[in-house]
Amino acid sequence: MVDKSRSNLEIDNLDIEILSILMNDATTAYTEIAKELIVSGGTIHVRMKKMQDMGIIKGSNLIIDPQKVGYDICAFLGIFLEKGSTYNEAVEKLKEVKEIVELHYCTGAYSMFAKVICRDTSHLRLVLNDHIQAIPGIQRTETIISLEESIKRQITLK
Amino acid sequence: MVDKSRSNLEIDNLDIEILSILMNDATTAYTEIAKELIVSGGTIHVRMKKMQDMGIIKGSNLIIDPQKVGYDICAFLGIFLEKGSTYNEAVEKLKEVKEIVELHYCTGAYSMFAKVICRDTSHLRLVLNDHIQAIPGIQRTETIISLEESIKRQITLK
DNA sequence: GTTGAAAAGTGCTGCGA
DNA sequence: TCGCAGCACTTTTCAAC
Repeated sequence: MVDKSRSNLEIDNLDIEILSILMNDATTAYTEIAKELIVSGGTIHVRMKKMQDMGIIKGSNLIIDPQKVGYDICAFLGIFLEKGSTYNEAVEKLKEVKEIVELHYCTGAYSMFAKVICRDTSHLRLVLNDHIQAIPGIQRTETIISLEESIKRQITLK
Repeated sequence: MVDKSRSNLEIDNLDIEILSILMNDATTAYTEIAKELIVSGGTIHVRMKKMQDMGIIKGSNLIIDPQKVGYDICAFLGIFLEKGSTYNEAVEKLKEVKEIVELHYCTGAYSMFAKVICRDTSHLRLVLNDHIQAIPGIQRTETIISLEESIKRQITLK
């Protein structure tokens, strides 16, 4: 063993196996995972608790089909901030726009980059005009509409 | 009652409440949801089964912190396809690139738009040069690197 | 750190209203 | 269609290895 202290700070192959299973289906029973990986249910429990305490696991969520609940439009917004305007202020205002599901501060042409989910085109127009472009410091936005989501998955750990 | 037949085809406020709770934490016990919404546990079960059968619920997943498992770089790629090259062929090849977690066919300057998660900058360079730009039909790509993910959440249903 | 079993809690299935 | 109660299963804990 090169460094004994690593055991509590880093994750091993068993942890990776557990995460890989649960990342695809968070409802998989611990007993089932235990059977598959040939360890006891208690071990899965201990490992999960460790990873939760470490902050590796941030929670779980139900995946729903947005189109089936009336959200047909997925769009990306390139946001240009005015010179001198503060990023933090704009972020706080953007957090209040519920249609924004992701926001990134980024390199390249755009100051910020957002992913938005809307009911239809008129809902998108409302969000853009009334909610986003009304925020002080936001100069203009560029809209990229997704016509089809071909891939939607998690990272592969192993 | 306006239209009795809707009950099996559409979702009501109770369904929305259930989804809202589980979208934030997929491991919430049915009994706990039942207590909160003041209905029986069996009702939650029936509603969940209905929504699963309808395809509204596509599954669940564990949310992990990519940075804590060694994935430090999140980037967006604008992909330009060559004239006449088929979209479907490129998608099939891109599906094999495990670092791509989202792929959209979209309007605007780019033909396609991808979100990639990599370990570090050299990993990103490898993915770009060896895996993505090597795919026939892909002309060039533009990379936007996320320096900070300020918002990451699900859509609000209610 | 892991195991196996016991205790507590949850999910599922009929029956009744 | 909904709610209640019983059974099976799962989670969680703990002593022992």
